[in-house]
Amino acid sequence: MVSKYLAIYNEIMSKIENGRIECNTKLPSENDLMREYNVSRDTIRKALNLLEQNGYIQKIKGKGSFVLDINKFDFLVSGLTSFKELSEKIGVKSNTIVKELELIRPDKFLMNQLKVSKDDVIWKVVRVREIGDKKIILDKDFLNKKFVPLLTRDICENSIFEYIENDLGLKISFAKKEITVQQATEEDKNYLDLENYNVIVVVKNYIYLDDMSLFQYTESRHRPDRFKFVDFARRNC
Amino acid sequence: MVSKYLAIYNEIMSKIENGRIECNTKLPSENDLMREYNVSRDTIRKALNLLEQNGYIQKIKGKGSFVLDINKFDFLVSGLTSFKELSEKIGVKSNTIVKELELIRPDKFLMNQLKVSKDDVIWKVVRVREIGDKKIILDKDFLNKKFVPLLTRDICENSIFEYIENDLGLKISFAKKEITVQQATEEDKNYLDLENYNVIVVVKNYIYLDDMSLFQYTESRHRPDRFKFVDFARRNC
DNA sequence: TAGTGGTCTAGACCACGTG
DNA sequence: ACGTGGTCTAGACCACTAA
Repeated sequence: MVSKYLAIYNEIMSKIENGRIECNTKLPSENDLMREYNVSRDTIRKALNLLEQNGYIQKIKGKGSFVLDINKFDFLVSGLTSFKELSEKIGVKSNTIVKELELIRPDKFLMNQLKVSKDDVIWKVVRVREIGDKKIILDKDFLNKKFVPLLTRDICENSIFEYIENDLGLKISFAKKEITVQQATEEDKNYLDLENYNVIVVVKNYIYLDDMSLFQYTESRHRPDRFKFVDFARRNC
Repeated sequence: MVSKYLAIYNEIMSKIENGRIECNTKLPSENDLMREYNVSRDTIRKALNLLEQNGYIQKIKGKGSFVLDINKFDFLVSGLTSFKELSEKIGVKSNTIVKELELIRPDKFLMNQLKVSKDDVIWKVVRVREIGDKKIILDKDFLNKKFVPLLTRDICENSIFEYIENDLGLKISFAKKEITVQQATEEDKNYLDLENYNVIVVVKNYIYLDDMSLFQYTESRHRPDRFKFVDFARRNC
């Protein structure tokens, strides 16, 4: 069961994304929307607040809610979108090659990153992402077997994310992301079409479940010229 | 006048930051907090939602609200924090050198970025940021004179941000940030201590006011080994 | 003055987790 | 059975914008 305010959020959001509500126009007032959807004002406000947080609209006191045009062409790499969701959204031909898929014991680095002990068993997945025939991204995922008992080549070629959320029913709630630039390693050079670049953009992802348990650590290594991170931020309070 | 929920948010937030509320402990329940602060449940919930959005707590249905330890040591470069706020927060000795400060007419690139016409007048500010005696960051700011009539060397050495918010009373509401990696230019090499790096991390910032007008475009060019971007993201809905 | 969004309240019912 | 957070309602007052 989807809540009312989420349903309203999704409806307005897709109208904005499809252009059925034009940019820089004014949304109906909260009172109008109340009547339109037959809900209370609070429910409308929850939906509008979500739209505002995610950069779709800007509310101005005394005036109304206005549609922004920021999300239009820039795909936001921010948030928790997966590679599959992303490449589908921007409609670019892409391909995933699974290089490694195995169960390992964590070394010191991993014990620290994943906060596990040496007796835990960890899935290690190494994948190369091809975008337009070039090997651009090297993804290294580490998942605690406690949460994900089984992983197959098929799942990894499709989307680990989808498998976890849909099939396993685990709820991902938040992530911490860290972006740095490092010297390219031999592994990077072997697996990717790095051309003459000797540095690589490293995106570290720490992914947490609903119950606050850290269950996945991911390192995404991007060829620098093909990397772009877009973020939408609101000034706090 | 600060709203009640913001006051409560700030109080709990600073308790968490100071460690007066320990990590991984449970906050009082919403009902307890209602009584503690003598407000309605909705007001408490607004405060807690803000804390959750900003990564301070995680709410779990049926259990309670738990304090996260993510913000502890990582300074978040995400959001809209300015260089001055940031360097004060992490307590590193830093210095700003103003290289250029002048009024210009926009060229094609700027007209596009700032969405202004060729008759507008634009402040151009170029600053070098020293961190621990090394020139690490090159900041190029472009501000529409329509919004900021006067800029001085003093203001630029201190914080343009503070001046705009405190002295001019303009309200910054949101920003779009874009991170890419580019070849270092001659200007980068001249102004910065780049050592042997020939690439540079470029952070483009589009800053908007309360009324949705784009009033500042900023390019922050970082030496790659000293760049780190940390982001906290919640899975949408 | 009328309309807008921002805040706050009091009360209701639900779904989830624990004992 | 109980306490927790999640949703929804109806009504109130305020501050801001516009005509």
